[in-house]
Amino acid sequence: MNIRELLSEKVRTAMSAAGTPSDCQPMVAAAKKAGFGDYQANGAMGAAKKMGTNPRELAGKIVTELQLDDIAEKVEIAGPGFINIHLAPQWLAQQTGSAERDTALAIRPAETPQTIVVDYSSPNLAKEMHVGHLRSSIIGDALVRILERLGHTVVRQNHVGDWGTQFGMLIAELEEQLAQNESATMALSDLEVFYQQAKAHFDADPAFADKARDYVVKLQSGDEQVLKLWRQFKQVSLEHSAEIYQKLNVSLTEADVRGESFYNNDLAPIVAELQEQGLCSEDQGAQVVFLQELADKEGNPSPVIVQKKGGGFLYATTDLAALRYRAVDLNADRILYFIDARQSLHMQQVFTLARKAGFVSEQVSLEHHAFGTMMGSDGKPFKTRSGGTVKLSALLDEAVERARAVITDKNPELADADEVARKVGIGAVKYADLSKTRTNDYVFNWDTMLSFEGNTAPYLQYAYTRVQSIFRKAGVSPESISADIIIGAEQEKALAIKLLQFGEVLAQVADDALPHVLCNYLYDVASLYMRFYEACPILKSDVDPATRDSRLRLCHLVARTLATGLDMLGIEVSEQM
RNA sequence: GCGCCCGUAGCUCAGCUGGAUAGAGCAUCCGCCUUCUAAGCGGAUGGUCGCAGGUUCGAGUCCUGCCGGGCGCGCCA
Repeated sequence: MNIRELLSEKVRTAMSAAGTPSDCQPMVAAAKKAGFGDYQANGAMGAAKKMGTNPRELAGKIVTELQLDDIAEKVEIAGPGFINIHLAPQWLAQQTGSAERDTALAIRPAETPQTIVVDYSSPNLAKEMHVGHLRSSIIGDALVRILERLGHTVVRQNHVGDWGTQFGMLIAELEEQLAQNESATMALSDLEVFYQQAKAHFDADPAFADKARDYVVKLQSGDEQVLKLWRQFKQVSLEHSAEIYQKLNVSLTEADVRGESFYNNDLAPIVAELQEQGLCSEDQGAQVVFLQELADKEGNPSPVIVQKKGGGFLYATTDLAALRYRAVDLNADRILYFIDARQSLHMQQVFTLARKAGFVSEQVSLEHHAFGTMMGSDGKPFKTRSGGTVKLSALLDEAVERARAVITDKNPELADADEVARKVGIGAVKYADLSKTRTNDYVFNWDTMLSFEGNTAPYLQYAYTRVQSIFRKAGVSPESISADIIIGAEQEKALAIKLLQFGEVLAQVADDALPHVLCNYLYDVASLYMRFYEACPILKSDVDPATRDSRLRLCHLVARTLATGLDMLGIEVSEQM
């Protein structure tokens, strides 16, 4: 069900019949304001301009041709030529009724299912995950869930940092600690501490530093002994990540890991191909591509180094290899990157070069969905009081603790308080991030996200429990109700229309990769439900059975919409809180 | 210097392909619980949409310039 598309088709047909040029759009959108109907078509004004006729008269013609049958109860022309459509309650009742019975909530799957590769999270395995990885992980995961729900084949790619010079030092340190009868898991129980130990060791002991450098070379030349240590390190670090993902309810697993090392054997061939195609040339000893496509005003091309003067490769090379793997081997139609906005130029270079070199065909959509920095309340990048990076694990623990405190305060009798606190705390952190426009920097604030008021996860979770509470009280299962839905009160109508927009919202979120649009939608659903809840009694003794059953079915659709929507954001609900 | 992003109510933020009187939440103030969870609902206050031009029936939205903030710009990733 997609009201907007349905009406667009109807209006488009009417416009053709009224003689508008074929390139004129019906411009159908949900009404901006109460009093302007439920949906409005603004295409008449643009069309009239092209035709050189009076917009109001044209709107009148379109309306005469418009055949909405039982969809609308009233269509009126307002202002310079707005066509306001008032949907018919009976039609809404019928539509919500079938949505409520539909296991897919009347969400139509994508017309052409695609293979979509999503690159997200991608932490550096040398260190513990910190708040810098939060946004990529949760925004990427939300999109992955949404795209899958719409019927696309989604391939998750966790491009972890598991290669590079720092690993020589880390492996050398690991070897020494293993020699002292430490197990790898033990030695690496705190990656942050381990990294500092290795660094201190490196700085203080020249012999160790030499060994570290030697290990980098051995690692790159495939020395089995060193590789074994590297694998051990990588394994323990991945287990740390897996723990975080589980805590965060992020759907990445070890099967989704394609780290930098995965592309090692592709790097030299990539550079060779660029050379063969005459795309790169030697400059100050390095292999450099100059992209005229990204030149500045003066015509200076944008340089991309694909191989250092010592022969080593850089992340641009690795990203090119990954891009080719995703386009060719994974056969992607779309490749999405959820990476910090600071990488914008780099991503643009890599995309441009990959196409130019023919690693990725024109049909494949390459999308860098950038996001801003997470800021503290002081407006500066989020740090600990002492100025260090905040470990993700600690942040999530604090979220759960804070949620636990609020729950204990509000509802001391609650069973499963620990479980609820976990869902609320984690949900609050994720939602606070997801609900803001991705591209902007975002201010992290415990009080706002856990205030349980306004556009927050707890408000939505609470709305869900309120619905569930009704069913507990009523003692009926939603599936057993057979009565028709009746749309009478204005609160019922507003709620019904909103519920029917779920599909169109999801389609937009999938196209633009903007999860905050889904958040705003769910908040609207919850708000409209709260109003409905206040205005429309359900289980009160003076409510007749038909009305009661109708409202119960609406409640059920609300609950499923909220639960499904939140699930797509990676946020869990509870039956009580 | 060049490039990208941002500037909307006291605060945090929406505002979709240009559309009607720019919307929420928080905070402040006023109402509403013997009746389905008041973690709620209703109402009020609060705006030169950074500034100045331009495009047009119409600009928060598009174009240009400026001011202010963030980030990036050949051998880290």
